Amino acid sequence: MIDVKLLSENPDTFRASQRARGADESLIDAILAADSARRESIASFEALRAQQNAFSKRVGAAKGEEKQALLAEVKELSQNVKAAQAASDEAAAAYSALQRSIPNLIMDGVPSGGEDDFTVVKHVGTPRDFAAEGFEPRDHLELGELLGAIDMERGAKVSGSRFYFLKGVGARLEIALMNMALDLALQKDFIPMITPTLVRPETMQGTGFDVEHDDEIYKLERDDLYLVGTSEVALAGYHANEILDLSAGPTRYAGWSSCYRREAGSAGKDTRGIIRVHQFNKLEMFVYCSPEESEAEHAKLLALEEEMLAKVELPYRVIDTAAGDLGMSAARKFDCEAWVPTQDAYRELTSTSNCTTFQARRLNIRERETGADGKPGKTRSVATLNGTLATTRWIVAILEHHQNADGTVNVPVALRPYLGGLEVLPLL
RNA sequence: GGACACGUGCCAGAGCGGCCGAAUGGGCUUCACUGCUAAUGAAGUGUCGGGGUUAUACUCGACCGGGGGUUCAAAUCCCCCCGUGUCCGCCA
Repeated sequence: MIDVKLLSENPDTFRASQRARGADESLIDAILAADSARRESIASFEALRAQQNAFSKRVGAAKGEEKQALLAEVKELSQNVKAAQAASDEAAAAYSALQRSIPNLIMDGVPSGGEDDFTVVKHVGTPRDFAAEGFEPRDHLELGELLGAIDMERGAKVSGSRFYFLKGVGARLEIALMNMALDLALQKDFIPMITPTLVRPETMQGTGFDVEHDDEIYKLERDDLYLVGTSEVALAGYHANEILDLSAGPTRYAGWSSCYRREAGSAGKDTRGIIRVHQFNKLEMFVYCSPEESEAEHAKLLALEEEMLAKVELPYRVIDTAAGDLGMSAARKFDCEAWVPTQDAYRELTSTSNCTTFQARRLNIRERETGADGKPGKTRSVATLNGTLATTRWIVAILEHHQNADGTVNVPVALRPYLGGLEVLPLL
């Protein structure tokens, strides 16, 4: 959630942010009003409570008739306190609901608008010219079947549409990819984690997902648990309600988990192959750091993603996502999109978000400031960031981009050690 | 799935319905003492929110796993939930 103190000091900045996102600007004035209503009701409740506390002390000390008299007097006061408390609770709830409904303040430079209004930061590498090479590229599913790597039909038989089996070199390729990503993360001092994939509603909500309305999320009704769409959720919840010591620098995790998405709104889109599926694996980076460090960390996460893309030798572009496409928690988001030959399009392989203090506020994750005297000072919210290091979807781009005319696929050099030295994925 | 027990501050651990934001011990910080370390002595040591201040100070309220309830008054009594432990059952 957003920092209302900051908002009350710079309401216009927040209005502009809302506008850029295509979100409701009137929420800004609504929350300012709710805040002052809340303060007022708290003040009157606490004044009454203080009176009651003073009375209670006297009741405890008194005896006999005096006590009876005091009791009679304080009884009415007690009713007033209850009413004032109820009013104050209500005002606080209204305020909190508003606070939770306002998305993160976007950063300077984030383009305004929706999904298509991103700006391209750069292009790296060149898409292969298959026409010049003299053959028509096969799509990843056709290749996957030729290699015995992907089995969609049986996926559907066992689990339904958008489920699949990775088999043989397909399974090995995914494990290789994940391991290569993990090694890169380890090299950069990320702490490896294998995370829960079922989480409680609080964890889901804390991370910025709306469990009530988001129909991307799988819910286990019977157990009141949710399947995560990314290990970001578990990694954000990991330090909930804690005060971290970040004095030695950011804490960085690399979470490996399966991810689950309902893809409810995407009927008919990407129905072929494993581009858009209900379940996939992902190696996710997650960072806790001080707010001042967040932009530099964001750049580092992006650089690591690019390092991975370089390792698998894919041409890609980096985009700065537009405000309306950021999601609730992010203040800025960069996606790396790889060239997918048979789609003649760039498709998202990684996504890294700077959530500044937004998630941390919801999850109550703080750090201890160092005072001017060098002693421990006050607490404040930390910043959180996340970014993709590898996912199942990478297989799509790797197969298609590195394919040969006969349907075999060259293994990127950096990936070979993870496939036992295999240089070419052979036909089945 | 069933039964019982437990959940208190950085840790351990006491706590009678009012005198409990909470004993005691340890840790940590500061000071004193000591040639250094150790030992010893003294003081301090939570979070959130309201008011107040340029900022402190100060002041008020809340917090003893979470949420409700009883009561003038709840760490203390009652209910629900969550977690932990032990035993039984069941399953991999």
